[in-house]
Amino acid sequence: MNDVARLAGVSIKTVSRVVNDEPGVHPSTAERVLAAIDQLGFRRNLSARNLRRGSSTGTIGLVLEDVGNPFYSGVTRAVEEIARLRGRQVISGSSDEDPGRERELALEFCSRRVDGLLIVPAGLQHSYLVPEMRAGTPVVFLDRPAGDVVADTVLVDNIGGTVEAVTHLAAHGHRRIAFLGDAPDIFTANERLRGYREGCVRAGIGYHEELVAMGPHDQATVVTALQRLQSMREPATAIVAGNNRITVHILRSLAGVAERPALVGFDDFELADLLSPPVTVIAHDASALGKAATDLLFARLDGDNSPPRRVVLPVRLVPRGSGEVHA
Amino acid sequence: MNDVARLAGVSIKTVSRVVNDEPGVHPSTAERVLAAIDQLGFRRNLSARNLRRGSSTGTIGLVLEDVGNPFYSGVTRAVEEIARLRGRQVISGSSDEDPGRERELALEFCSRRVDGLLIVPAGLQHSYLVPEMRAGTPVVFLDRPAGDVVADTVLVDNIGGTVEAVTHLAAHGHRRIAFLGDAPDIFTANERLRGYREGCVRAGIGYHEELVAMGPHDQATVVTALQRLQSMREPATAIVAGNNRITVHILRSLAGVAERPALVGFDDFELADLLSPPVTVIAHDASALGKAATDLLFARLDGDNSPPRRVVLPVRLVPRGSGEVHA
DNA sequence: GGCCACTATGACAACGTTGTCCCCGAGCGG
DNA sequence: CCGCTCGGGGACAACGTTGTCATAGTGGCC
Repeated sequence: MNDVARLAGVSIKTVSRVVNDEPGVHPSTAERVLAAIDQLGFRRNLSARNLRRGSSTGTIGLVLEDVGNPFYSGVTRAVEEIARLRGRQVISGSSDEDPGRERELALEFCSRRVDGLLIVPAGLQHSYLVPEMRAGTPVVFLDRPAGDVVADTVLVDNIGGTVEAVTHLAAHGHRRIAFLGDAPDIFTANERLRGYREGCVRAGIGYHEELVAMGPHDQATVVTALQRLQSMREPATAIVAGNNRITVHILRSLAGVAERPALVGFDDFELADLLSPPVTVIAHDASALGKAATDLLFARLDGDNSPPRRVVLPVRLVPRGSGEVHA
Repeated sequence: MNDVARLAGVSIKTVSRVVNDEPGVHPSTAERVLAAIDQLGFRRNLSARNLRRGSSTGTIGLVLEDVGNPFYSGVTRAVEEIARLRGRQVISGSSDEDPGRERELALEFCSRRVDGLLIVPAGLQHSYLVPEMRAGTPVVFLDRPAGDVVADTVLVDNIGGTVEAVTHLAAHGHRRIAFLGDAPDIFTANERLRGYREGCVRAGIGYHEELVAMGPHDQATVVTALQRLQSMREPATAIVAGNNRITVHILRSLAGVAERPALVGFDDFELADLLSPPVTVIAHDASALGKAATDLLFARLDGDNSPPRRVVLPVRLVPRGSGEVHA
């Protein structure tokens, strides 16, 4: 800006005025300044501007588990969309389910003075955010609740969803329904397990621990679990899968198998309808989740300081065939 | 920092020294400062720091077409990974194939003084980046080349891939091979069309314009195109799909159809192997693309100022069944 | 002609840091 | 006792902006 001012033969304040479309600059002066800007390829330094103005940095921090996972990339897309409408940029990072990494990312974003934080919690301790929140940075947790702070949270109806999955399978005659879930220290995994259990009880088929295999799961552990479930005295005839990745592992394990157990997966995924049989899922909308959380964040930025809210988004069972097969 | 200094009864410079682990602070003083930092929940303002030091902002800008697309979210993940190893944060945005939006995002990132830019070009004009590049911001284009500037570029072998697809289909006896591609003003779509044409010529089956349907495509236009291709005097017996979305549209259109044309899709996608028949694809690695581009960017940041490079990543045909069927 | 209103512009401080330079006092050798 | 060194710490400027205030010139009106 200094260089521009020198080249145009004006003070830097005048350049600032031109750059900010402030009134009170003579057209001919403005033209000279614009020419200088063009010639030098000047671009205003936003950091300096925000520093001086003490105003928003125009950024939102997004900490999620893995952008590579279609579910989270859907969330990211929705967040970006809303942020864009509100003139913000999104800085994001993947925690890979590591609480330390989550914390590192969140605090890094705070150091960058993001206007707000959206966090898919990896851990259960979030008191490290208390100073930031007290300092006025709104934080919204999504997909999972915070561990030890009270804050806005947007969840999906994990329990309702798995209850519905089990109910659906039981209605089609299944009595031996298994559950393959993620590591039980992950909130959603645990909730879904609870829903599974409640569904079993409600359906009158009882809860049998032997039918449960919690993760973390990869292709190999899923194969092992399926073998175990099928070699029992009373084999499982149906499976509820705890998330999209586990569903895919199961599908891959069952490829080419003639007698397939019925299957209902938590999380919808692309092409589920084109498999044979098409996969019945508990669907919930990644972009709805992202949108709800971002809307909530912006409400806070707009001055809403009502008590923290907990929003639970509905899920719905999409019957496609795999949950209706008989073993 | 001012507050911390006051509370600890020292000057702000001493606080700065403590925060930066600089030597020359008495342990007992440091302790007092740390206590004050803790009590106030102080967090150093990175913008101010970077402004003062005139150093890197520790950020990388990433402009892509749509984070929601699994291909690009794979790219994003890879970029994030490398950036993390080099201590950078990623700011990203989706252009939705709109050149204006691409430009807006890129320039916004420049205003934020990103250390470097990774761009999946939406348009063909990138001279707007010349001042930035001249000012020292390295820019790497990925997936598609820049329109009118010379810059580092990482591409995949679009032509080789479609040549191989056509060759593969022809080797299985197909003579009427169609091509459904994206809008021809998109570089990759055009290149793939060229590869298709060359493949046809090489296979000795000739290039017939009637067998080509360029986009933009959605489910409806794909259905129409397929109807046209199949109601010809000599119907198409095989199809090459120009990208993952078109492949999915085709699969959805063909669902339940008994006599399916053979199909080879450009871009691999999850579950392609589990469909029936499994989908033969031209595979290339999103994360390899992201990694190559980011590595190149960091090489520039490390001072490499050799002439701009163009890297072309190989693709490979993954035969799975759908490209081998006979009509 | 004197005064006022108004336009166009500039000087300067400040945002939150950090780099440079300087100062004070203690310890030590001569 | 003097001078020197060295450890600890502070004052101040500067990064690139913008907000506040001041100022010079210009034209109009009584």
